[in-house]
Amino acid sequence: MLLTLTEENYLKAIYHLSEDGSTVVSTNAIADKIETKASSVTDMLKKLAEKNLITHIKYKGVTLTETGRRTAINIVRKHRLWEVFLVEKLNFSWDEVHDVAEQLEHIKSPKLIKELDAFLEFPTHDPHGDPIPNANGKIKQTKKIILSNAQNNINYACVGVIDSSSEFLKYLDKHNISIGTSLKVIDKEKFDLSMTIVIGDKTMVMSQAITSNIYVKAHNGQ
Amino acid sequence: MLLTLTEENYLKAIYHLSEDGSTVVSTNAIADKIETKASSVTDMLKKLAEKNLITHIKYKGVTLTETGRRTAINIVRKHRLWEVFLVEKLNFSWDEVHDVAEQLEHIKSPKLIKELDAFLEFPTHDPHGDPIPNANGKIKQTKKIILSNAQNNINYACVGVIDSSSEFLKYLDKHNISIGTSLKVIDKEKFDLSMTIVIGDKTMVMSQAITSNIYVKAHNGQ
DNA sequence: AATTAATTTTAGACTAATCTAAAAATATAT
DNA sequence: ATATATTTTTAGATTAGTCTAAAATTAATT
Repeated sequence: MLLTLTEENYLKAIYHLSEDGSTVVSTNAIADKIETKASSVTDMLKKLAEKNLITHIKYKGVTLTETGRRTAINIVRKHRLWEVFLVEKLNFSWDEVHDVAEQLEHIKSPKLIKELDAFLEFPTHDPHGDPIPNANGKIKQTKKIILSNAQNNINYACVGVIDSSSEFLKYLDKHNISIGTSLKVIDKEKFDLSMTIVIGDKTMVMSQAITSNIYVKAHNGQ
Repeated sequence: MLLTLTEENYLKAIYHLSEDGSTVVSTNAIADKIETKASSVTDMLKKLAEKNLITHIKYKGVTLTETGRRTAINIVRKHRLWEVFLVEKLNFSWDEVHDVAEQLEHIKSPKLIKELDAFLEFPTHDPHGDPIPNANGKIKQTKKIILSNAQNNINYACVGVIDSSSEFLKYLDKHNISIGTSLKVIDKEKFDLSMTIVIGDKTMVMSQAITSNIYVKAHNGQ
């Protein structure tokens, strides 16, 4: 089925708001995400329900159908593959990629994505540490945890922070830690709960004050 | 100035119909190219003239303004860079690239194109042998000539054929010659006008019956 | 439970891009 | 040079997506 750019953006928004694709999403939540008015959303929901991409119960909310979810995941897949391309091949930094990937995700060509995936050597995660759905729409969902609860010897990607004070962000910047940074815990000190962490080719020790303010996600790839 | 996808396509069509950007283009010619109706074209011409991208004299035709020409050339630049990317990095064949490049050319990100250009090592020609305008809109216009009139020791790209019988196309296919193929004449026999030609790492002799049916364009790059 | 507040939907209008059919201008042919 | 044909423009309608304002429904509060 051929969808317009706008329809694709609605599906993606609904998907992200429910993540698993089954939770009920409200009209206002979509309006906020898309940055449009609730009345516009209602109109579009009619169209998407008509095409069997969503189930819409008046005044109650929306869920994706199986087709809708598949379609949304495919857009997410394309978005994340393009992000990898931009960062790994075209020297974009992780905070510059989003707007461009937002455009590129709507390009229609199955061959393009198949070949891009191969060209990038089948990446499993995007530069922000989010998993890339495979060609069949399967997605390894790993939920974010706090670094202080992380296990030893597993690869994690930094996906966010709790404390967003400029002092803390400066600390992260100083040690070259940003969204997407890969890290591995190799030891946790029982006495003060400080952790020994490997980032790239560097090893450092972080106090519990630090590790309890960083969100990470497990990831296998790279 | 931010243009819609449709406006960009009209500018590109007008550019291609005039090539140098100065020849007057008719409403019907544009309608044919865009595959739309003449009345739709007239409407759009008003919009583009309003924005100072074209000069439109009623019932007389259209030319690009300097701004319009610059804009059109930038789209052509993006189109051709993407074509190189698709062929060189993603294993597309020259006849598969057009539809995808047609979509990719509208992605808006100056950094993307700057970095893509560098990633591809500043190509000068696309896979069809057409020149890629540089970042300032300068374009090396080389007009196509018949291979039999080509000079020795200059790089050419095959850009078309005169005889399009299936026998002739089979001959080209057999010898791996297609649109975009690079070749160089190293000798021309005075007696029968046959030419010795280098294609990739192979050297072959072509009779005048062949060389007088192939269009080529000089190109420096690659 | 009744009133108030918030959310969602409907109704009607707007813009961009397109179309058909008819009118206006230009080009061609006798 | 006048009639005919072709090209181009105008007028009015249509679709996708959006908006504001008002009505309908659901949720929250006293």
